[in-house]
Amino acid sequence: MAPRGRTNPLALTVLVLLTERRMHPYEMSATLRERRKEDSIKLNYGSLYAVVESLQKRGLVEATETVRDGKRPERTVYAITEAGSEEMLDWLTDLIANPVKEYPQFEAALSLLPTLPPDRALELLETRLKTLRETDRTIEANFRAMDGTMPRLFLVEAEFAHALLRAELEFVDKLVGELRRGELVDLRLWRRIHELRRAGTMPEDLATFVTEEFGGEEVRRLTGTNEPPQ
Amino acid sequence: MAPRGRTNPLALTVLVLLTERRMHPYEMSATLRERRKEDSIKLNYGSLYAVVESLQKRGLVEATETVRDGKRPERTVYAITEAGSEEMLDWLTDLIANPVKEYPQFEAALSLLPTLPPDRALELLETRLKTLRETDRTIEANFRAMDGTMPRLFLVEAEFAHALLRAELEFVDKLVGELRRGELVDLRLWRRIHELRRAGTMPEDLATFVTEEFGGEEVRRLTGTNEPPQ
DNA sequence: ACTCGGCTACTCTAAGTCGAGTACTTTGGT
DNA sequence: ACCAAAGTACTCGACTTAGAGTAGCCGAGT
Repeated sequence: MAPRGRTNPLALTVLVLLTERRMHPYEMSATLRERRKEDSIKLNYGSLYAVVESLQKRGLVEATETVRDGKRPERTVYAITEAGSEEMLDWLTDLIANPVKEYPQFEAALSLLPTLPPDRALELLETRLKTLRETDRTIEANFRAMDGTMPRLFLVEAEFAHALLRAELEFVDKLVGELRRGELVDLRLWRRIHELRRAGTMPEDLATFVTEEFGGEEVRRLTGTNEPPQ
Repeated sequence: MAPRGRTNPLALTVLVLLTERRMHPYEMSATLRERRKEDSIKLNYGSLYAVVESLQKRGLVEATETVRDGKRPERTVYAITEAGSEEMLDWLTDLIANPVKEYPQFEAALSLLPTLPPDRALELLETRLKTLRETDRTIEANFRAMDGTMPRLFLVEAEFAHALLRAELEFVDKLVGELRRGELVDLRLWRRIHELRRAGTMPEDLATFVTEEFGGEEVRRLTGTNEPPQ
């Protein structure tokens, strides 16, 4: 379904901006800054110019004029094409209607969490929790300050980001609580693995110990203590 | 703080894997598949080999031997270095302790939502909601099926992903509800903009109309109906 | 009158990323 | 004994991206 080249949402943003009026790239970036969209759409100059060029190659935008002002660099003004309008609608439709799997860094980090000793992990999660709470307060203050001055229609994305933040905050809070009270079912397993590792146990032997003490094929397969294949 | 080259979490994953035992790249990918980590860590071959090479250049891993088995391609076995172990701990620590701002595609899409007419937007959001509900059911079924067979310690990242999904689901559900019942404060504004646009009003004139009817500097600045600078 | 920082408007390069392609091998069925 | 399908272990090239660099311009202070 998705044509190749629907990687960077910045390209979609460019198409949307050009739907309003013709612009040169730097003007696009200024407009996005002005509208506070840099919080929800990642923008940097390198990408912007590359993305516009690639849209041009694909015939979705076209250069209409280049203006030179004194000895400043040229500004190339772009306009959207018919094909560009179609692609814009199609892409935006797809992004709204169909969830895509993404890979937040923290999710990756959590999947590597057993690598750290449990006490260290708890410490770090507590630090994160503190930062998350601060950010939450800041965001809520911002919302209150904005209230009334800007139609909610243009704040939907910020409300979404806030909802995700709250979810993360509550998740980490719960996890920290469980760890602190020793409720996480496998705290014993976790501690044991690190004790053995600190004592210099080799991976293969670790596998044996852990399997004996806790049983279960799954534990062996998932602690990275399985023998190398072959 | 963060050394350049802490972009792809796959590199961190490689370091973690090599902490357990030496491996060749393909074996890393097989191990990650076996442990179901491909759901939380984006993996593809091209990146994997590139990432290992870059770690080698930075002195964080080293090639220990290359084995040839019949006429198959060579396998180069890598081991982690002292510097690699340090970098691994430091990086993982940083990822857990410090939240980083990320840019989900849906957040970008939401910030462009006013581009679509409100009825169309509602339709698309309803489609998304349906898909999200299905995914939610599937995930919950998976958790029930897994229950007991795998220590919760190794499912934390999946629980996190699930928490984020629920948050998105509830957000979209609420948004859909508000739109359906016409409660979103600015529905009138939203409809008016698209009415005028359909009628062929030019951006500059649109600005005038909208400002007259709804007032407020903010509306003008944010609907993309401001005059081009200069 | 001068200069200093900040804005405008890009440009360049090194690095990273993706996904298809390749070329062998093993396994399982008939 | 033979074939197809799945698995192993990479390789390649085209495309993206990040972020620093640059060069002129403009206004505010000293």
